[in-house]
Amino acid sequence: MTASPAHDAASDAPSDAAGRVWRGMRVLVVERHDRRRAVTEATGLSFVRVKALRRIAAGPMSMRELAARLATDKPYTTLVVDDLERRGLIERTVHPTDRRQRMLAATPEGRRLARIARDILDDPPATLRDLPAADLAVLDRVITALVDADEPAR
Amino acid sequence: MTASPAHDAASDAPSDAAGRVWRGMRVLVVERHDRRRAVTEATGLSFVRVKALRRIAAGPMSMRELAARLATDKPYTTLVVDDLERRGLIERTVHPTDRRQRMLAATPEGRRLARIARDILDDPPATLRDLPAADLAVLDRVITALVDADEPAR
DNA sequence: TACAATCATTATGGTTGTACAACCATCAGG
DNA sequence: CCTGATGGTTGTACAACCATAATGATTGTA
Repeated sequence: MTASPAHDAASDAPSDAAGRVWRGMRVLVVERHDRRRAVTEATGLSFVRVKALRRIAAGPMSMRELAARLATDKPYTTLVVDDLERRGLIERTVHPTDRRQRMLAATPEGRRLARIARDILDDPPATLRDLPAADLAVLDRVITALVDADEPAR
Repeated sequence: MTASPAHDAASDAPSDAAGRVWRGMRVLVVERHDRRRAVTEATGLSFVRVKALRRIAAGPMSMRELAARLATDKPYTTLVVDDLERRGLIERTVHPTDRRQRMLAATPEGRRLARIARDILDDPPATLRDLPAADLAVLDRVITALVDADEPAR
């Protein structure tokens, strides 16, 4: 799996900047600004359903692909998709060339809810927005590079 | 709640660096490097239990305080703590001066598991560790400031 | 055409997370 | 001592999550 974290932080380095940065990012994202509750309230959907909907709204895909992206198994994906379809947020159509596959696509209403979720999740904290322009520029460059660097396993 | 995210990103600014940074951080933390599965497998505990255990291992506290930190209600906290105690990972003792309160403290084995979880969660991705020292230094300074800035509601 | 492989669904069951109401024990103040 | 407030627990109920096994439909291929 990951590198070699088996040793105590104290013995790691005189000053482990990477560790501090990572811990800080995690604290900000998953502790201070966990918006899951807000999103489920705003959309009336459980959070996995929101994740599924956002994936589908980002572009049509098959059940198989959605299951992979949600890191769940097929049967549970079927369950989630059933619910989204029942609510009129997505549509299932058969794949044009392979009739085993179902292509999933968001309806206008589905896209609307996905947008609501996105607005809540992607809204940067005020403290971040208020950063000096120079700092923000560096963050922008470095984080963007990071995201590009460790590609989604594809 | 949060600020005013009601408008479309397009109408927001010619170049919304803060938004890009925040999205990037979220992608890294909750999509590319979500270690929850790894942690539950390594510890044999569900993720809330791990969160509870880590809180307690960080320093003794009452049920009330733990419930607040986990953002759950008292009854569920009791359930979680019961389980951790049954597994010998924590101990309940009565508060020295207020016998209504139970003070929660981690056992050596509990601290061991908490350490395992921490090592997995706090291990920075290789791409971050491999950043140029100058970039890393800036990130370190800015992120640390950010964490200090938007204080935990206390 | 038969056969293995793939995509999805159905059926089923278990665990986990969450909320609410009612309760007991203890404390602090009059 | 009462009495109200606080800290925890019990009991109950339900929704959400996730896995496993079995089935049906379709594909491509030997």
